[in-house]
Amino acid sequence: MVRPPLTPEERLRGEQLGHTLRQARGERSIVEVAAAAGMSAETLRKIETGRIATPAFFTIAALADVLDISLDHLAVRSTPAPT
Amino acid sequence: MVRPPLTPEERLRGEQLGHTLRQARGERSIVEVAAAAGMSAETLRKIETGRIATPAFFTIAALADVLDISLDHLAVRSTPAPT
DNA sequence: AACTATAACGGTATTTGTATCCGGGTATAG
DNA sequence: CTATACCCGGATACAAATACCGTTATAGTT
Repeated sequence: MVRPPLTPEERLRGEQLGHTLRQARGERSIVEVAAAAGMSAETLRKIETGRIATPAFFTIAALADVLDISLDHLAVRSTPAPT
Repeated sequence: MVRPPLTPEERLRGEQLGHTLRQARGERSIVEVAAAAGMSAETLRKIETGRIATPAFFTIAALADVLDISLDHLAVRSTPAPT
């Protein structure tokens, strides 16, 4: 095994994360928030829709900063089910 | 340009993150902590040494949980310099 | 002194995934 | 009919995460 593909659980976790981020964005546009976080609008949209299931730590950190939410809060809100 | 290579600043940021994680690990072994966080020891070592500069969000979240440190704290400690 | 075990480092190779750009599609508002 | 905002899918350079190899250093044992 070199690098195992993402499990369905990991996909779900990514969707949860995206959903929380989308809620935090509120009325602001994707373009505006993405620019403020220093990333492309395409990337933010894919994160919000869960198509990027395991985004980089600093990418999420920049978003959390712009959206004024806690990273720990994000992590908890994204945990799908206890093992 | 499709995906720009990591900048020297991003590399430095990764080294800072790794350094903080290493300090938080303390006396515990890499193998023990990696197992507890659900990742391979190789990956944890590369994160700690900065060779993986932009690790995944959930990877760091799992480590922070095992090491009992805050993600927000980690993010702040890894921010190199204000633009 | 020789041997054994644990811990960490460095490099290579591999598969999978991120982050980006591009073009097109839909819907709503002015 | 122009503008804004969102979503989808393809294409692509670059990186994460894993495994395997050897190397070094320290500590404990025989």
